[in-house]
Amino acid sequence: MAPGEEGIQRELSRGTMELAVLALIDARKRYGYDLLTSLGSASNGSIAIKEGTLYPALHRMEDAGYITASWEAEGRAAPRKYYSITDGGKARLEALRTEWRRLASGMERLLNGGAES
Amino acid sequence: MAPGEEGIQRELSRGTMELAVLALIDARKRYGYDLLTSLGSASNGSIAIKEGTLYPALHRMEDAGYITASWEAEGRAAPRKYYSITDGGKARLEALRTEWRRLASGMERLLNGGAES
DNA sequence: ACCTAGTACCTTGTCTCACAAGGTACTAGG
DNA sequence: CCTAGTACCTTGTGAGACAAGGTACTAGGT
Repeated sequence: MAPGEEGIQRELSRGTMELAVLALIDARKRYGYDLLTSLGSASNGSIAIKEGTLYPALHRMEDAGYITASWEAEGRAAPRKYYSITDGGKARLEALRTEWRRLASGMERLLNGGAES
Repeated sequence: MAPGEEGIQRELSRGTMELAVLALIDARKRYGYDLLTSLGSASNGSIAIKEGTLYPALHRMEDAGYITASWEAEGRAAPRKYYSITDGGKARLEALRTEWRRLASGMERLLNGGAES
């Protein structure tokens, strides 16, 4: 990446992580590593989260009561920590989704020169 | 605001500020206080920036060479500090705009259950 | 038997930044 | 004269994104 522009992806996707994660977990329970790879592909590569960002974020959301965790073992592999959405998480998801759509339409309006007032 | 939800607006609009500001300054030169009020109305209230956030951000963008400042006095009022976009700023704006559209379409896909893969 | 790559979880330290809260100075209106 | 509005700014605090590291297991290659 060209110097001085490394931050584009980073800055823009800030704040969208919680919404994206909740949306994915809402569809079905997920484990951390799954989210890590799913986020990239499901969002067309536009949301790329690093491990050191995701795991603490999941713990924060768990503390906030938006998701719950449970260890589950399949076969002989090491158990995975699955996260499921709670009722509080569903409410949070709805609020974030609404706020996102408002922001997206607002930004689009602004980018199309809606600044004349 | 309900406790535990104060952060919605704050987190989502993170990273969108630079794009919004550049887009507004691209249309015509602006001064800080103008941006402060214009951002809210031009974006349907979805992008609300505080003074303590905007002024340092403008200085950062100036240091990065995206905008230039000049004091201009009209009448007897105190002079205003007008910001204009530079060539570097136009390039940055284009990059951010493209990245934003990619993020927006990626998020929309994800919110519409595009997570099945 | 060894080594590497992949899966899967985690933490610590650093640095950036959004905001609250304060400050300055001028103008206009009551 | 006092308040509200315009217009610029700073410092301090706290949150959080990421780099870099760690642990532990499995599977495949040589």
